[in-house]
Amino acid sequence: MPRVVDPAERRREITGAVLRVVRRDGLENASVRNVAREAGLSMGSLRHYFATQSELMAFAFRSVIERIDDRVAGLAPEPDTRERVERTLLQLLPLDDERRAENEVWLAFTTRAAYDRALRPLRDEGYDALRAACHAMITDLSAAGLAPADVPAQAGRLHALLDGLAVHAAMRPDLHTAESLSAIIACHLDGLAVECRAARRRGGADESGGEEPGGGRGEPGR
Amino acid sequence: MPRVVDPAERRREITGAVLRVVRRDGLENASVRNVAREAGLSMGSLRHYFATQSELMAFAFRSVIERIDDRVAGLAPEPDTRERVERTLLQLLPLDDERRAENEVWLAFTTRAAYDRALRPLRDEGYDALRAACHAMITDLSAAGLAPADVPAQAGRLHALLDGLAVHAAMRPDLHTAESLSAIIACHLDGLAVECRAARRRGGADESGGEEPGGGRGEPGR
DNA sequence: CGTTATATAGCACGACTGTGCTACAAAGCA
DNA sequence: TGCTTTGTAGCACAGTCGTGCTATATAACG
Repeated sequence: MPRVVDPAERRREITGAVLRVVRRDGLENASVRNVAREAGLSMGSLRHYFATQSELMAFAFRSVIERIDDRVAGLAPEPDTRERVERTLLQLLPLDDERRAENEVWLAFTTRAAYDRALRPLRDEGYDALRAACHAMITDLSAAGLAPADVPAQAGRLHALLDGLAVHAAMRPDLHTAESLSAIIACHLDGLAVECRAARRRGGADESGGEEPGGGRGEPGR
Repeated sequence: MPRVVDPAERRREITGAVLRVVRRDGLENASVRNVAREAGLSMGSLRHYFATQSELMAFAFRSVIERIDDRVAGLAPEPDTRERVERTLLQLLPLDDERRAENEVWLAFTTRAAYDRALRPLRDEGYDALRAACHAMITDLSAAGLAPADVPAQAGRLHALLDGLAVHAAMRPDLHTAESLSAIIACHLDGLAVECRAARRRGGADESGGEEPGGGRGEPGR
């Protein structure tokens, strides 16, 4: 038939339909039929692009992960460590409608991956990527004297905080505004800086150098 | 027929079957038929106790919430603030198999509540209860000089950390042992205490009294 | 032109779903 | 004793599901 649009473009359209259905009706209602209807395609046509349902779902899940990756990678360079980390973290939080949608879909897929083996590698990939990002951010902060030196533990803490905020934002979008989410992130970063300074003052066994040794701005624990 | 067992007991048995199926096959496979088979009952018999599926699910969800409440309420009294809070938090984390099961089921129900209105009041109830518990714990810590005075923000932070850890434990039970989860909780509590001491030292505007004014034990940020 | 690959459409099958309904056995009560 | 309530069982209906399959129309290529 008419190669009127690029097949990859069609796949992206279909993926968009998947995400809309998942958001509106839940993952369990994202049947091949419902997705085809949402995309304005026949069932047979959809199955031309995705032979099976799990293929369709895996592709949609991957596209969400990639979109998040792209957004973080696309951040403007920022020399100030604290500012760079904070912006990165905010980019990972569901602060606007687009990210809220991604976040809900991520949660749905993540939950299903608990018993759907086909989704598990993807889920683990996303988890590992975020874990690594948290590790890198804590490393940077620690080097700048803005976080304690026990990097793995602090990375785990930050990672859990991040995903917890994401879950809460999905559960109660009314209670979790962009402002309240950002405030908690800022509070956590302030807290890490204070912990680090305190550790250096007393033990002094903290080997962290210091690009801005005295200077997390803002009141600690605001 | 034979009133051989208490009807309430039967309902609890059926609830147990629901939880087993949800854990093993996911919430979307917890059909009336599957639950009946798991419970060793006929479909019609099950429907004698739960007229509709959503009634069954709501009951099962509620039972999970109540079990968590009971466990926290059943904690032995503990005069030391820090110890008491830490024990409470550990009680809320999926550290053993029973709590892991509850946690997975909680996650499944919570996710479904995003588009299933019947589950939403229950989900909100659970959320609010945990939120209130976090608020109370931070209040206690703050009064004891073991947490900063900005209670609402710190409560939100702790709440998110808690749910984030729960999600992570459900996603990657292998990576999140009871030890690693406990360590992160301890790390967070240590951090809060350090933040509080630092705030009092510099600003001094911290009105917190002090049941053990100098004394969070353990190294900060272990 | 004809041939082939691509894209769209839609039907059919078997499986599974929730629930309405009837049938029947046993217990409680008259 | 008989009658009513309660518990158990299972069938039937209408609906949805994923997917195998065929049919057809257009674009690309010979």
